[in-house]
Amino acid sequence: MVTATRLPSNGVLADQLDLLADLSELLGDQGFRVTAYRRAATRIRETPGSVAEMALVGTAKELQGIGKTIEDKIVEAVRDGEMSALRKRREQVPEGLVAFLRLPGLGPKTTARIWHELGVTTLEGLREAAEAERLRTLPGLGARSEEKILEALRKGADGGAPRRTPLGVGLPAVLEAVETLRGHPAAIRVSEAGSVRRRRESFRDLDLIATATDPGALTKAFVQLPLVAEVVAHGDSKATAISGNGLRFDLRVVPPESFGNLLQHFTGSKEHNVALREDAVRRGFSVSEYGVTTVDTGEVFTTGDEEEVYAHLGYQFIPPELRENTGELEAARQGKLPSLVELGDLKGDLHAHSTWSSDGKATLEEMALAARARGYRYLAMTDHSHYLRDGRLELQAAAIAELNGRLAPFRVLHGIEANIRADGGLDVSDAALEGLDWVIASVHTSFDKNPTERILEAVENPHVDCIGHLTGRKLSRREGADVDVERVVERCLATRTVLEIDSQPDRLDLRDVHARLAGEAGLPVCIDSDAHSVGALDYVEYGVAVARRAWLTKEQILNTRTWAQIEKMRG
DNA sequence: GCCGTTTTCGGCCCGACTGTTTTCAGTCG
Repeated sequence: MVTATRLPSNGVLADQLDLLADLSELLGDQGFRVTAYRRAATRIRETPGSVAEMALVGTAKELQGIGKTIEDKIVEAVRDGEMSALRKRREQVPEGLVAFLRLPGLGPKTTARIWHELGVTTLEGLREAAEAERLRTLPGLGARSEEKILEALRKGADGGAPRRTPLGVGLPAVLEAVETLRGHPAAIRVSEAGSVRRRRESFRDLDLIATATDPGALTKAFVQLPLVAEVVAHGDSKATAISGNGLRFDLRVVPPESFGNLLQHFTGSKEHNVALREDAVRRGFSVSEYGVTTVDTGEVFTTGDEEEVYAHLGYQFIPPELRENTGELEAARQGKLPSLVELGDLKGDLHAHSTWSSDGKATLEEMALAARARGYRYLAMTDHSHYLRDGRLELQAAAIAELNGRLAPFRVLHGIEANIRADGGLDVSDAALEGLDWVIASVHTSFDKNPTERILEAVENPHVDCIGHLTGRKLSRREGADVDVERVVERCLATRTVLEIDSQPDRLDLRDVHARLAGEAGLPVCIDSDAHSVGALDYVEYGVAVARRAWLTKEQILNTRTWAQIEKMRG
């Protein structure tokens, strides 16, 4: 039996297919085959379980975009480390050429011509050819093209392409901008769009879309927002601005009669829109940002309401969070979309810290009062185990009991966040854990040291109720541990242990695809703030976004229940 | 190379922009 850890990861498989696509394109392969490789790569990246494992048992081809041929290629990659088609094409294409494709404006056609007709195969050679004005000898390339290539080379490959920023950095700013613009007298409708509307965990820029009685007045108000530090472009219907903290905002003002079509288009994702349009073509429609055309009659349907775009095409309304072409179109066609969990469904929070942890900013009482003010019925105080030794755990228990005496019926649960040590053991004794209401076990160190085995050991501990921030990732700072999520979910189900979506903006861990995997397996998930201060209780907004992107309903979220219901579930 | 509420063959999203061109190919999102 081959163990899962030896198989190529989904990322490795996807990278191979993307490279295969690049090389095939440079060799002039048929475009649709190239598209198929890229689609398969995207699909594999977004699949939570091991696609290599699926290919070995012949179920990878059940994934949308993967057929028999690509499944065979994946099996080859498992067996030989690399797909044979990839090896073959590597031999035919000079290694340096793929880097050309990363330069803005240079695509496969132009690159192939530079290669074949000028014999240029490295970035350095490309720079020399541009400086010697040899590129302009090719038909279709001129002086301006040489300039652009030189400029791109100076910036370096991918130069100037903004890096992805975590959702938590941009969402408050974009929502504030939306609110402010909505209050402007010229505004009719204003919405965020793009990946931030889908609540993707990170973004490149922040899109806003609006209708107005006076578009010029609204774009002017936009570039004068207090958060704007630099105006990149400013016209009547479009403006781009950079905020003080470097975020890029794009506003488009569009005609009211097609606001719905445009909002749908600019919300994306690209993959969702492409699939939607392909499906529409099969049904005799042509969809663009300007309207839905019935091909037979030429009749164009435009609408101010996005819901009507979906209705016109025969779909249930698809919440933005689901628009990633991962099954939402089929489900919406059949009217089987899940009713997604909402912020207001949460009845409590099962992961929070107080001043009993040295990094906590608020007292137990301050945290409890803030939770109660949010409308919660309970709050689990789960301070770090490290600070609760030498009798302090008992002292904290007494403090919580006293608090509960005053705050009832609100309930402060006495919990702990125990550390999963490098050897897999917990840093708290079973005896100490036994008296607690809620035990979270989390990995905080040695992320690369057998993370799956250590987590599984914690899962098997009968006192552990929840595994905290499963992979330990920090967005844009640290990759998460390479945890075998399927195995963890399987053992969690068997031991009635739950997984949390840690809502800290730089964690969001479980991430969306992992949370979806858990949900599909039937494992309850909790949405926790992991708050270290009163204000951080609000972070659950991000956790709810992750849960929605994971297709999770209220029923699948543990803390949409009362504490009594949770205790009953745990048996 | 994938896929099917017209199809197992013959299709495969749509439009804007750019640079080079007198009508378009390539690239991008």
